[in-house]
Amino acid sequence: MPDLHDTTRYDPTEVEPRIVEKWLQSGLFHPAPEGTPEDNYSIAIPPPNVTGVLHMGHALNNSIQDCLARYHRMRGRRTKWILGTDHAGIATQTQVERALAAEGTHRSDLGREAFVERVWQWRAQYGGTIIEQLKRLGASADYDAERFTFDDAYVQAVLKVFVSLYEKGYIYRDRYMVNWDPGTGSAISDLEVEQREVTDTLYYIDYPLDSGSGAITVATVRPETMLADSAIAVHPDDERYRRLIGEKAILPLVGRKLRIIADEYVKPDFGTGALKITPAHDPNDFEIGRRHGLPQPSVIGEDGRITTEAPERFRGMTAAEAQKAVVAELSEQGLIHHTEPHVHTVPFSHRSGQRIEPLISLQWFMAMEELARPAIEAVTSGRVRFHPANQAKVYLDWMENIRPWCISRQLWWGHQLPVWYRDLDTYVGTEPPKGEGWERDPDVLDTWFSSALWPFATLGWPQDTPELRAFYPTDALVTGRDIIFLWVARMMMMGLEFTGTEPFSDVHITSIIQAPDGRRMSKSLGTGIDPLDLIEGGPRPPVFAEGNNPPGDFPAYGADAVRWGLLAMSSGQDVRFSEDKVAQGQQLTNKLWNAARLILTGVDASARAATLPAAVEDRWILSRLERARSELAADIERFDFSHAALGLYEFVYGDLCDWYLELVKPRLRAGEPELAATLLHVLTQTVALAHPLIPFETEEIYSHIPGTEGLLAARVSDGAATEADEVAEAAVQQAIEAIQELRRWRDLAGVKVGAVLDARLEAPGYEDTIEHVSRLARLSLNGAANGAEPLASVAIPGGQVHIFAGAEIDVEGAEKRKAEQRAKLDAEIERAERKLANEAFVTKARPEIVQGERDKLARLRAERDAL
RNA sequence: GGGCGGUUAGCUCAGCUGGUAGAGCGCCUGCCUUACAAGCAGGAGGUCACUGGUUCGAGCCCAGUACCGCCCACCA
Repeated sequence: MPDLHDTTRYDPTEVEPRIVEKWLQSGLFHPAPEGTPEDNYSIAIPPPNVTGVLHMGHALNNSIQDCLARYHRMRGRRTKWILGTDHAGIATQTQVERALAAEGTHRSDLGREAFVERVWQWRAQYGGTIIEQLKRLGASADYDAERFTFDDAYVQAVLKVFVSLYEKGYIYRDRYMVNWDPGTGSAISDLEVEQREVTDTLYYIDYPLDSGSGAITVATVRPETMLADSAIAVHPDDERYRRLIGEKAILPLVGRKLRIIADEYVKPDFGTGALKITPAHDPNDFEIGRRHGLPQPSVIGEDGRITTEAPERFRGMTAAEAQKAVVAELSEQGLIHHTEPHVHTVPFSHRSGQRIEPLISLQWFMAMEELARPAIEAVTSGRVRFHPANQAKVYLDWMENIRPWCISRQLWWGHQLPVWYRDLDTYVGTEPPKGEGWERDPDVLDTWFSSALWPFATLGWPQDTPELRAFYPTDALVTGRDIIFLWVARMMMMGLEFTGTEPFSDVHITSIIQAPDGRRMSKSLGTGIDPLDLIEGGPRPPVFAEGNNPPGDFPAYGADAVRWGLLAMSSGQDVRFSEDKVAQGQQLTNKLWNAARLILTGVDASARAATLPAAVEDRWILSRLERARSELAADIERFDFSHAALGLYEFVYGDLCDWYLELVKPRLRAGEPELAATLLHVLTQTVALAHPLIPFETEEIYSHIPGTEGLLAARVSDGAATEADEVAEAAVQQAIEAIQELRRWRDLAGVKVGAVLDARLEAPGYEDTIEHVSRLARLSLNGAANGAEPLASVAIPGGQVHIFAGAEIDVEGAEKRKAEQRAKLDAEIERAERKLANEAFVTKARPEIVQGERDKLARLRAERDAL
């Protein structure tokens, strides 16, 4: 434990690891499953990928959750922060595949069983990383009940849900157009696809008419798919083509005859107004094909290569190779009318980054409309609230236009479908079917399918466990905008379907933290930082070395500073990362540390009085403390963490350190027992209210406060709120303003810092604070200059201070200051007069506003006259 | 194409139900004042993007414009 006398700087690197151990050993974060969900408080962490490492988004998100958890825990609620990781199908499988590739092997060499075994090993090796990082951040999660979306019990929950939804008819198998990701070799859902703008070549290709007279020209960016064309479509009202409807064209290179059909979908003003229809390789064409009963020849397979349905010379080529070959042949035959560059958006896989190959595939889907209905109602009814509220609209818009979800993935790492086939029979069940010859469907479920069960599957559902009874439904969900659809919406639907209740009542959507230059934080772009590098010191990427922050390593800011900085940065908006805010957090911790040192080394705790004293500044700080406490509570409860953080800073820096501690220093040196009691009380209360934001340092300070025992994290607020003392607040506020006015004057008048000036104060309302004003403004108010002519006068609230002697005074500077004050007062008086002379204002503004203006004018005039 | 958000001090951001613009950092000045020099005291610095409107009064409300960002969307 550090010696308070010597540690003039707060050292988080020494304190924080020690405090983590104390917390973990206390068992505080692992509550007994007792009580009711209404009385208890619970949060389910958005499970990080099992092999993931902490990034800035996690750091913010978990700082917020921890702030909530600690706040409610200290309010006396039994608090459980459900912790765990996600098996993250594609992401994890990709990592392991990459490792295999480095070893010169491939998952197909190992076989499924060995590969999955290998992934488990990988998880054993890397799965603990992010959990350890969360501990380092101070997250008060339930480490003793860590869950994994692949735990045995969790698997049972997933299977049960699948079977149940199948039996209800929501889950079904279909040959349908899917987003095929050649990178992962799997279908992916719409949500895992991102649209990117690319420039392609738009080929105008002549398809000779079967009649022999001329050709119809179509435009396409993917000529290779023409091998699978099954029609040409034109708009029914397009005069140019009306006569051709029903005729046939000959598909070049293939020779197949294509019907020319009419469909409203076709835009006459795009391209040539004639559209080649490739039902198997384009989502729109797929729909058109279904409308017109067209065949669906498929020429690009799931391996991304040309299939046997294409002419032999193209088979086995990749799509890109086929495109070249097709274009070459077409040019040779003079069928390429012309080409032009074409900018458009095309789908790419979120996971692999490869261009999506739309194709028809036999996959498992889930119908969502029925499930969405109650999930919509839960939000429109206000039972589930979004913070900020406008995010609800995003959720609702998506829910109201929800589409079927492709849930099967052609991967090995994941929840394998509980589906077996034998000849034409299909069996779906949580247990394998009896009898011989059944083969299990090799596909696994979309990771988000299992994530959707997170808030209740982690608590033991479908078993009726004590944990479920005590902590479900949870209270808040804290997550990023990017997974509102992927995760939040689906948890809502699954929670309502399987537990009959919303899985949480408040959804807080956090800011997205961008790099200082406004780009996304990303490791590959070099725009990301590891939060641990901020906490413990580490390399500062070039993009962060701007302005005040030189290149080189980050200092070890400590977890409290990082947490405070992130909270202060967060708003409803996207926000640029600001190292300055973290530095401000560090300043706060240092300030609080030194305030604690002053108090703890300055008071004689054994001599403290039993009652708190009634000096005006004592009543003032107690009132300010109560105000800070209630405002902080209100901010946290409305999920406004930046104001919570800044409010704490202002209280500690302003009220406590700049003023209260300065005001009581003489009494502190005098060893006043009543003051000792107040100081210890204020310090205790301050660390208690600050604890949810800066848990480490406050826990450490608390351990040094005489008379405290146990952990601050476990301390429950006694709820004895002090009432606001308006009188004391006004009196001290007035004194503060007077002191600042006098200091300002001294500075301009060139008065030496240490010089004590003979002066007389002429103003009401300073009876209780005059000692403070004289000391902090360095005045001697002993009336030594009776009858003398003042050298200068300084306006203070309610009156003035006459200065007589005591130091060299820069008369010119003083006069200048006085003139400034006069000018300022005159301007304010003029403004008030003008306002009050305005009849419209006097008659139409609210009476209290008008009266306030009159009062202000009177006060200003008095001050002006006195000057 | 649709939706959401932003534009306030050099930088990053606050500004509650409309009543004379704030913080941190940076900058300038003065102080090693026995809690903190990574500190303290003081100071300079804003036509609140633009144009109209409502109002006694607009950073705040309304309409439009211009940029910037994000999300959703099946135009070859």
